[in-house]
Amino acid sequence: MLNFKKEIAKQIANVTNVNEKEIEKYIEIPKENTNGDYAFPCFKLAKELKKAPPVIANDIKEKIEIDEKIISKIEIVGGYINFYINKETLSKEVLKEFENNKEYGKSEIGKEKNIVIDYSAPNIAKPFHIGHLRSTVIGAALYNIYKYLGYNTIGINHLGDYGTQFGKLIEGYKLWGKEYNIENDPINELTKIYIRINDLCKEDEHVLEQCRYNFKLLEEGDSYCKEIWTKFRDLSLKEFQKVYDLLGSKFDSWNGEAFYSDKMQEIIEILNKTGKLVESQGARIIDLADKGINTPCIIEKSNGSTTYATRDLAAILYRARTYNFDKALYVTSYEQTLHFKQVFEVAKLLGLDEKYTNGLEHVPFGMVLLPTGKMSTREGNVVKLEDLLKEAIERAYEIIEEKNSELENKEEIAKKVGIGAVIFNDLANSRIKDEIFDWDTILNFQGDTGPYIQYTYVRTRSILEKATYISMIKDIDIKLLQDEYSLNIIKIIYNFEDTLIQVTNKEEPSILSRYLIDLAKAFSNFYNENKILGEEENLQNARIYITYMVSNILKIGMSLLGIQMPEKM
RNA sequence: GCACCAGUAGCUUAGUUGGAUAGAGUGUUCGGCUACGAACCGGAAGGUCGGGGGUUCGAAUCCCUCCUGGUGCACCA
Repeated sequence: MLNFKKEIAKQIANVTNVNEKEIEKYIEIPKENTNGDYAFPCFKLAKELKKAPPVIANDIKEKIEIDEKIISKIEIVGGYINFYINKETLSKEVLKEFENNKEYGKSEIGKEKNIVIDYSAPNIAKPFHIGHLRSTVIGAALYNIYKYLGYNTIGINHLGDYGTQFGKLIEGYKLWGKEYNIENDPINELTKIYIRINDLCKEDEHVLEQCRYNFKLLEEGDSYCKEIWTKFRDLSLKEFQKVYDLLGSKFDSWNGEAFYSDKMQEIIEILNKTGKLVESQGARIIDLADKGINTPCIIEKSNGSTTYATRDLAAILYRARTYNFDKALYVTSYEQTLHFKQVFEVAKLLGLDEKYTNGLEHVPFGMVLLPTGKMSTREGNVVKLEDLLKEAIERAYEIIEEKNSELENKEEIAKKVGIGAVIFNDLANSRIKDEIFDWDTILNFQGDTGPYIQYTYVRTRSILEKATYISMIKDIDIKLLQDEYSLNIIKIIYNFEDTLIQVTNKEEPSILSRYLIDLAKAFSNFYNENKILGEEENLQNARIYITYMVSNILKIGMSLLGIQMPEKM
């Protein structure tokens, strides 16, 4: 598609002898469209050219030779040059691109690049609660968007299926296993054991030591420990799958921490050879003080067992070899920022190509807090994700009953709307912000929400169904799409691919969420101000086409966020 | 104590690389369904961008400092 910004930059570069790329960086999109579509602030050139900004602006305007088909008007306001793009050209470009490309915005810019995304990663034998939702949906959205841009994307569910917590569970199970009906309600019962053993550990240091020892036995392949571990893991995965089915989550790999149990020896050997692995207080550590990190990274505990960090290092080595990644993203809460700083620093000692160590990136997100504070499995105050999703579906169902009780497949639609609301809510704000959990906020279906976008989509579908046809663009009179509302939509559609690229530049799916809200809002305005069906034929054809484009892009965009669209609601 | 993150309207928040009059949603309030779905649309009120300094032609954005909240800081993950 024609890139207006680049065209303008090229022209300005020609008449100022300033680098085109630099000019392009300065060009901005004015907030008010009364100031044009693109603006170039001349202040930055003032020093270099030793002239007042308005003088520079005038010079550029005089000298510039730009095709009227691209820029229809140039105005000078203060030190700004405001460019008004040719709207007919814009409309033509967008419609043409749309007609040629069924999957609008899809690209190949990521061709032959491999992206590993590590996300979701719930802990075995612990409830899958609302705190795990963010990693799951942010990771999935990034996965989908990278893939749409042509990257080869690998989604990994790095299950928390190893570590001292298992030593604790094994100890608890040994002590009181018979008192609990684990087969029946595995996670809840195991959680009870986990809470109880934790309390005991706090009271009695010897019990904690025994738990750590159990984990060591597990690592060494003790058959009793391994048998219990396998059992707990299988039961947990079955439970998790219920939530993944509701959310529609899929992963390319389920290799959790335990998968790396036989791959850590190599890490320790490599680190040994660097001479940086030193003993301290009985454990073996890498000191990172010279890297500005005051906490050392523990590679091996004093009893000889490994840590989370060792397993992450083994995972880096394995993923570099297996997937040859250009980028490896870790979608976890910001509580783990220090951990990844340490691990990424130690990873530089593994002798890997810089391509890999430079590609490591932590994508942190804010925490989900209850009004009373932090959730804690140990304290037993968590909201389970399955409960939230079920409640969302139920509320959506009630609203459908109230507004549209004749609808077919009400359960299926309630599922799409309810879950769509929950996912969208989590993807709508900057990921770094904390979120205070509130049923009414998450399950609100009005305003800037998932259901608002779904509702807008349903209206487009309804119109298209009634229209029964869509014209070819050669039969559409572009001049009929030059009103404020149509142009607003076309401008937003023009920016779709750019929006997706911004998402990947910042690892920030909320940019797409907000884009879709803008598009839905623009369509609602258009819809409210214009009659679409029953207009004079040419006008109707043109407006149906706008509706058709909006309909498609809303659906594509939402599916990239991992949200399904109902055709009716 | 040290480090990192956050602080924008009553509430939830957007704001590109420093750029023109700081945008939304929600709540409050007023209005709009015999044109295609009112889970919608329009209007009003609501702001010392945490405080103070600085850099700059220009600061919500960059620097310094203070305040508030959160998170992390050796054998949890």
